[in-house]
Amino acid sequence: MGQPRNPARKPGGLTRAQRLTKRTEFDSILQDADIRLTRFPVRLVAKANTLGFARLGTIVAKRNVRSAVDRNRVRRLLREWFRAHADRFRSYDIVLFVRDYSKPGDQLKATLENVLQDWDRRINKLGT
RNA sequence: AGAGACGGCUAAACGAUCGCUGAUAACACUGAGUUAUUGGAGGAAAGUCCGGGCUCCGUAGGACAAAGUGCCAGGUAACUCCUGGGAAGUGCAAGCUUACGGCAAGUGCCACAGAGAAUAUACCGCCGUGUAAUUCGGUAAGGGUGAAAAGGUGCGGUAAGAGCGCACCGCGAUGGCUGGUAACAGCAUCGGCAUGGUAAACCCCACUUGGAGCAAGACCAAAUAGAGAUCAAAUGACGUGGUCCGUGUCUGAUCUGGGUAGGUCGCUAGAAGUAUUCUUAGAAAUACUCAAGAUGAAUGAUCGUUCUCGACAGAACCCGGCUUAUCGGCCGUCUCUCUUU
Repeated sequence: MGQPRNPARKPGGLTRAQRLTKRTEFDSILQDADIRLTRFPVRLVAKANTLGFARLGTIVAKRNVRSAVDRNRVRRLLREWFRAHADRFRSYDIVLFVRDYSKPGDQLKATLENVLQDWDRRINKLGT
């Protein structure tokens, strides 16, 4: 398996290449992360990569979100959020945890907005 | 018209833009991608409670243990499921419910109340006898207690009573007759009636069950280092369903090449669905259809319009059931009550 060279060709897309699919990739990101952000119930862990584009992985534990329908809903919201803002994550691998969820998803969306602001602040500090 | 019973169907609709995923075609080409067309959660996908297919381990043979099932007949790949029937209970009825073999093999349990609770019992009462009086004997008809007091009603009988005797009802028994494939039902005969409940208590009887599960398993294959086959030796250790018998492996020699990360297959054309005929379920015949296949895991987001303002809830190898959750809407058949004619 070579490196995907042509990743986010479509501006609003989210292809297989832009998702984390290996257990080892998850482990390496979680073990030595560059950035960690927490805004309950969302937790973001990120590590710089050399691909030139961002990748996303989500972890929604069955323990925290009991219903399978809700778990799917959370995952879709996260992916949609990542897809909308993929350019702002530059060349980082992102892992998102969600520890709690309750209907409707508006609260989660608001939290994600805050996370995005935190992320911008952090990335600008590092970038300089 | 109202109240109810049973069965079936459905699970907001439409449009636009962006996105994900399978298939097909074209373009392109060795990284793959781009474009177009088209498929993309459920009635329970759930719980994982049963049954099967499929796969491997294995050979399944025996004994014990454990678990399950328990009226009869039929259906099915199979079932603890379904259909029909019987019996019992329940409702005015349509209907609904039932773990529905055996407490006369043994053991255990049955609180409280009550005189007495399983070898029955004499507290009050009733009757007899005796005394100044307490007493003694008979009695289960009456009272009281209780979930339950050892058949019920009537007549006879008696000191008072009692299946003590008789009639009817109930119960039990054996064998007989009739109907039914059978469960069972009806009739006849005999027994004065004898043993309360609990087996979803242990248990007894009859029957059934090899284990693990698609992370099964097969193939391709980096690093690193194993594995398999044949022959010989050994009888202790380890494994094989819980245990035992039984049975397999080890150690050496020879030969063969090897398989973890990752990937591919398994993976959806099937005990399939729909319609018609036939039908108790089912089976059969004919015609038509192909209807998700993901894998850190697709089926979504935003906007607009309409309405009755949207419940429970998300496929993970596949089927048949059961159980549980659920906003509503629609259709059919039937029952009861009321009104009108």
